Amino acid sequence: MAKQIKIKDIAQMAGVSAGTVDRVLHNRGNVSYSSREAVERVLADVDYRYNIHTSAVSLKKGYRIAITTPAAGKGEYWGSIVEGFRHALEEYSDINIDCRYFFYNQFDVYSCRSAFSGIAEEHPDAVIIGPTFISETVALCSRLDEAGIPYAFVDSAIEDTRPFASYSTDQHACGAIIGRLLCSMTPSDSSIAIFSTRRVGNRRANNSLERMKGFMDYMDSSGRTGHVKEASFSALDPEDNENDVTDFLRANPDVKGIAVMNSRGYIIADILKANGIEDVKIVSFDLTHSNSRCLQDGGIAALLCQRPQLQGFNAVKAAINRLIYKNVHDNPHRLMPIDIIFRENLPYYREIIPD
Amino acid sequence: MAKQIKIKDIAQMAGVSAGTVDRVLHNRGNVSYSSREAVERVLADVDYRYNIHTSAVSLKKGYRIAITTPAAGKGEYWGSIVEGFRHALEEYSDINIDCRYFFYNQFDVYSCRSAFSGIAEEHPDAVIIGPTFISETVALCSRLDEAGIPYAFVDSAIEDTRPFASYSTDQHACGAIIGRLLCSMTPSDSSIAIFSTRRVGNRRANNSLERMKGFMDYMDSSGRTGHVKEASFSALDPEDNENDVTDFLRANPDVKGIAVMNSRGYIIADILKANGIEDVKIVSFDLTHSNSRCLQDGGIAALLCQRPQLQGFNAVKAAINRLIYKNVHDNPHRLMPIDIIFRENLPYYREIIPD
DNA sequence: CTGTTAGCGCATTCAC
DNA sequence: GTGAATGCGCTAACAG
Repeated sequence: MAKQIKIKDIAQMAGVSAGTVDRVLHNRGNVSYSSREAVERVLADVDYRYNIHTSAVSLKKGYRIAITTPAAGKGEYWGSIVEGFRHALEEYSDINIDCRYFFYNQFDVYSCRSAFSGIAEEHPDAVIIGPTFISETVALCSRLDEAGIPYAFVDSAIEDTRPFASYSTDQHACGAIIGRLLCSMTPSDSSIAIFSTRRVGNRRANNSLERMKGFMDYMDSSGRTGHVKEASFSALDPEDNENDVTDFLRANPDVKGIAVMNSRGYIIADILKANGIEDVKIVSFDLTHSNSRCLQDGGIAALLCQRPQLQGFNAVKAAINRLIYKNVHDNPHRLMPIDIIFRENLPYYREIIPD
Repeated sequence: MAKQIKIKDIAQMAGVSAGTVDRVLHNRGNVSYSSREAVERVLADVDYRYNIHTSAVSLKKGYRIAITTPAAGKGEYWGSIVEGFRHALEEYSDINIDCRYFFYNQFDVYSCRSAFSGIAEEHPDAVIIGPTFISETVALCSRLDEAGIPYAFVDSAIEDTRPFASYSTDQHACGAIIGRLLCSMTPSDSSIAIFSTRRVGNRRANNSLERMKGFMDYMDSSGRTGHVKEASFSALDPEDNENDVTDFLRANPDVKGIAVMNSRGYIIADILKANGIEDVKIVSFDLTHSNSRCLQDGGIAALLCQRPQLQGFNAVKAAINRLIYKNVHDNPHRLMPIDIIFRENLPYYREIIPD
């Protein structure tokens, strides 16, 4: 175990004072070319890691980070992401970071706009974005770029932006897995239906499209191309759905599997249950409370999850690394594992973040 | 944001000095009953958390922790656990912990004994154990108990011991999932074979038994009880296996699914491949390099994983929490999520620990 | 531009 | 038993 090298050591080696070393380490400016050179030469030789703890201790200034995501309750998808944020902030509560949330209504572009404009006014040190509306997000990001404020994404990364980190999922792979699961759970001469929600939300549609593409590709590759049917339902008017769904299944009795390409699988499951339909397998997304309940009682056969808590946790952690330790990654994009959850492994997916 | 309360504040509130507060916080003794009372009364009111960083900074003494697991290469199961250890030690490298490894040969009880006796001599502050041989482990633990040295388990917890933490998996649930997967992947009138290794290793056998029980329970509950066959192969003599396996399948042509109840699925997959058998689905355990390769090329249909890296990471983290922050959990046992991996989500299970 | 110095909150040590 | 003093490595503010 080599002794940890300290700022003072570097100062001595470079023939300057500790203050100067600190200045070059943090790019604070006010350093002559020759001093900076000298320090950097030493830095290149020894591998110095500064001590997180002493650094945090003496750090006066706190960091301010802004977080914006769709508003959601505890058991919902976005709620889990927020849980991850909170968990990370707790874990790093000794670092003085003050965090402000800007929640918006994911069905209302105006609420999104007003949340986003609030952020710019705050002049935070970093921003974490859970995006829904593409053009609004792109606009926000370009304002942040101008202001030199770094930002990260959770759930999905938006194109034409330059985040310092992003945590998302390969939606194409998700679709393929949904296909694999449903194919294996249904007779090979039966059909599988894709259910998507009718509502707008330009980005979600995007995610959903990728999922559908992955699904179709899988179906093609396994020779069940002709056995796919499409249907849609409304996420907002549960009453309407019931007839839509039952009518559809009556009209298509060969459908034995349903792929719900978003987190609303429980809606379909509840309808099937209410109508005594038991031989149709449902696969859906996200471990929400409602979906969890349906997985328990067999209404849903399997769920795909994208580690929302871990996404939130990692985003905050990345922000801290970025702000305090100036860490910069070459490729900021991280794809989360895709967890497949059946009734049997459900109990063990409660807390994904270590404690 | 309420201002963080400090030791000094508590001291003032309790009418004692900071030194005294520190003494009661750390149970160092040498505190009069009245002082202790006063401090504890204050402590009960305010919720004090001490500052990890300042604490770490002023901590003189380093901690020594000993780790003992079966020796393994990088792509193997135990290798992944060790990766988790290393990762945690790196993450907490600012805390002065010196870690010694005591690897043993999991097939050789003598090597295990000698490793274990080495540990006792070291007088470490904490021990992390990856157990294989039950009675040796129990003996080690009772020696540690006597010496007042806390210990944790990874992979599985051994009965009649009192670890401060353990990270393992519900093997019964694993077995059930294997059952579910194989049932859905094979025709309902076909049979499924359980392959287990012939070698001894008293603990593994235990794990394996639980898995088999879970598997059987699932088969019973889904009405395929009569369609289970058992077979065994050797983990040590690959040559022998080939005939064993092909003979078995020839004798049991109705077998269309194989459950390999340990991480040696790749051995069977390679045999099937070499013999041109393609309609038999294999499900096995652990994301080792070999299994990963077979999952890629379709030789293995699915793998069950138990987050080995996270187990290792969490064990070290728990040890640190225990040593530095004196955290004590009422129930130290944690069951890891059971990940189900197909070819499609394989690429995203490379790094499970956040970075 | 640069060196020096005063804390940061806690653990430890040493007088009392 | 207890309070006060010292130092951990680093940041920030100040004096040159």
